[in-house]
Amino acid sequence: MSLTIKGIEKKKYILEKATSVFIREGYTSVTMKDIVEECNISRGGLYKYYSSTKEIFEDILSFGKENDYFVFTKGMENGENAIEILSDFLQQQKSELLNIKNTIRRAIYEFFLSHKNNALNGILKQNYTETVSVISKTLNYGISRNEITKLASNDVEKFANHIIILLEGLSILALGEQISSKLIDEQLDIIIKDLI
Amino acid sequence: MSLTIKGIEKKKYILEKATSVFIREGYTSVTMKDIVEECNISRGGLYKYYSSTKEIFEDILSFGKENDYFVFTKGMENGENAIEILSDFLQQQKSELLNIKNTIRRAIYEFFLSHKNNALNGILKQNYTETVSVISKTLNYGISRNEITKLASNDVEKFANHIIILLEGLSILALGEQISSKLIDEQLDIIIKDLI
Amino acid sequence: MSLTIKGIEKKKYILEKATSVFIREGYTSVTMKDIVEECNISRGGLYKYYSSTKEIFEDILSFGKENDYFVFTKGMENGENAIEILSDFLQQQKSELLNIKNTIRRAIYEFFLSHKNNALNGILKQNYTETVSVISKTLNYGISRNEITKLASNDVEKFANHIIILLEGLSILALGEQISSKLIDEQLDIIIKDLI
Amino acid sequence: MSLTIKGIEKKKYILEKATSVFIREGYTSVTMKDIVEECNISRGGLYKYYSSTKEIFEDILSFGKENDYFVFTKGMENGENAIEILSDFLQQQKSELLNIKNTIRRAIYEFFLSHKNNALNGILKQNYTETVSVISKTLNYGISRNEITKLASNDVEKFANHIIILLEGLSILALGEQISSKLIDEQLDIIIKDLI
DNA sequence: CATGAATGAGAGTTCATTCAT
DNA sequence: GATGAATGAACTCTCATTCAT
Repeated sequence: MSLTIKGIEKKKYILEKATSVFIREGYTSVTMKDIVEECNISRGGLYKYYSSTKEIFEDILSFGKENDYFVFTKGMENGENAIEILSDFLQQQKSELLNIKNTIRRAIYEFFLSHKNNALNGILKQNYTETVSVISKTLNYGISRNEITKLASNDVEKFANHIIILLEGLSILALGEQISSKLIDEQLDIIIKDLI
Repeated sequence: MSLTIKGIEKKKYILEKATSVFIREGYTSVTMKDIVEECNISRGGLYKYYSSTKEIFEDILSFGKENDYFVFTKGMENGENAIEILSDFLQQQKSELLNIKNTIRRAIYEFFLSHKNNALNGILKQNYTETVSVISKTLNYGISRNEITKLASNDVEKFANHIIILLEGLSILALGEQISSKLIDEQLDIIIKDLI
Repeated sequence: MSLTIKGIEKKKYILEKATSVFIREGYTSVTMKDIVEECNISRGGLYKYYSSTKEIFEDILSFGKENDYFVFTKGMENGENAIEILSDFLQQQKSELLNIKNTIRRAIYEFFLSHKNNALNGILKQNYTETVSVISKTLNYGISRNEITKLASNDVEKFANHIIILLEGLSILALGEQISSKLIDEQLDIIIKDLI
Repeated sequence: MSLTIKGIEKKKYILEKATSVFIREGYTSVTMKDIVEECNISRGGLYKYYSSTKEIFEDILSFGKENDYFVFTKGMENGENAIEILSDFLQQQKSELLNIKNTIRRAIYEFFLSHKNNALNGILKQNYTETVSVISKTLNYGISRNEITKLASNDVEKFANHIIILLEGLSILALGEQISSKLIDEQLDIIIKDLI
């Protein structure tokens, strides 16, 4: 099925509406009916474009890869201090953690857990790899500028992983409402202190 | 409903069978029918004991609080080296991570994500708090014995949290099959190197 | 849910079919399945319009308030004899009593008895009040025309109640197959003889 | 199955408990489970004696034929005034009507309506016939003593029926909470005034 | 293309009834 | 006899999915 321009716009519209459903309800409990109702279109109308919530969700994920890396690339281009760049990134992550209820994060975890052999794993893995890569670059950038002193070149990738894994853990805590601004700060501090 | 001894054993039996279903299928997709079939009992028979998968799962969780802390308490009682105690604990966690497909872990995350205002949160939070507490004790124990040198007394609890949050993050990775023995080793190493 | 014209007709169709089920089976023993089968539609199809037999029955009742009072109003407009008007009404009631097996009457009683605090009580009470009112009017009409001689103006409403209560009692007897044409005639006679 | 004395007492016990369930819940919605629970016996234990609520209810009805006629027989034996005897009976009926919520009356109507071809019809019909008979006797007694003046001997049975049918109608009203002490008095008055 | 009525599969739940202990 | 666990039939209800208009 190749889509007309109108069709593409309708898809976008559906994804937008569906996103707000997923944010509100998570992934598993959402039905096609829920999305039909949120979109105010007909059942048949929705099925024209998507035939399951899974399909919709995968589309949301693949479109949703907005650039979180801007802070890094821009920072390095502008010759900013590496620690500052990282701190900015971590602050951005902190904001997200504190606001996690209003993001699609919970739905993503649900999706990811409920599909063992999932195609999306691809998307998430790729996302993970890219993040490791850009953090690694920034760490190397910091090392080369002598702003990061406590990290050996050999350990850069391990540490990039470390950062992301910690953030992943913090997300889980945040989703369980077991998190405070203070706790986040403390944990991010430990990261920074391992660098300088 | 107060149960006879036989009733209690039947409940145990149901929980056992249900556990294997949850390990195999996760949480959300499991139906009462699935459990009935695994148990080889009648629909009504199951409903005598449990009236939803949620109830069953909560019972599994509350019974399942096995003592993971033995390694700590035993180690400290025996006057072992703190770093060794922690390493043992982390090795134990590593085994679990590598074997995560055969544990109820995935189901727990699904459960936890799909019940926003859940009673179980209690169980998980308590579990979390206890783990922080026992790790903190061990860290203090190590500091007092000069086996842990790079950690200030003030930072003990933060670091205990750090360890658990990292393990949480590793679990998520493990569930996404994005983890290798090597990656785990590297991450646990970072933890240990922050101590000595 | 606002219905299309087609939807309204379908509702009518369902009510018709359901009515015949209720006439045949009474109220309490009727299931949604019974109605689905009578209608020759799918389960889901029925649930689109009604979600319980109670709802269906209430709709039947509220639609079913046909005008039994025509005999009175028409009679008075035409200046007929009051006793004749009443006799006509009572004959009409007699016919219904003798044919009660083929009416929804039994189901109504069942419904009414099985819902202690029911909304429908409203419908039945209103119906009762209206009937008292129209009979009272007719009695007054008869008194004013000197056709009814043995009833004081003060007692008009009491006697209107009397008539209806007697008819109610006759219905119960009729439902128990304890009634004959003769018995009805005798009882209605007693009513008439109290008037002239 | 012939019962031991113990068995007979157990049956009585079950009937007592079941009666209170039927008073509370009506007939149709009562399950064997309800009765088992009220009796605090085992399911099997109940089935030993009764195999359906219908059976239990029929037994309650046949045992329950207490003598409502005492007021008549005693009155006539004592040579009391016929009108007074009738008034006493009607007052007794009035009390029952006002207290109908705490009687098994509602359940009886439900039972009677839900079993088209019922064996119990026998019981109810017999009850009806007996009541007609005893009221007729009293009316005749009153006529012979010149206490009842407005009733021809020929009409005695018709009028006895009239009384019972009216009371039946009042019961229905009472079950619908559409009845007041005043309304009952007015209706019973009409009866009495037809006699003197 | 869009609509929404219609379908039917399948999950949940309750009880009458049986039967081993 | 008494018990209550176990069974399974029957019902309710919800959606994914289709299809005539």
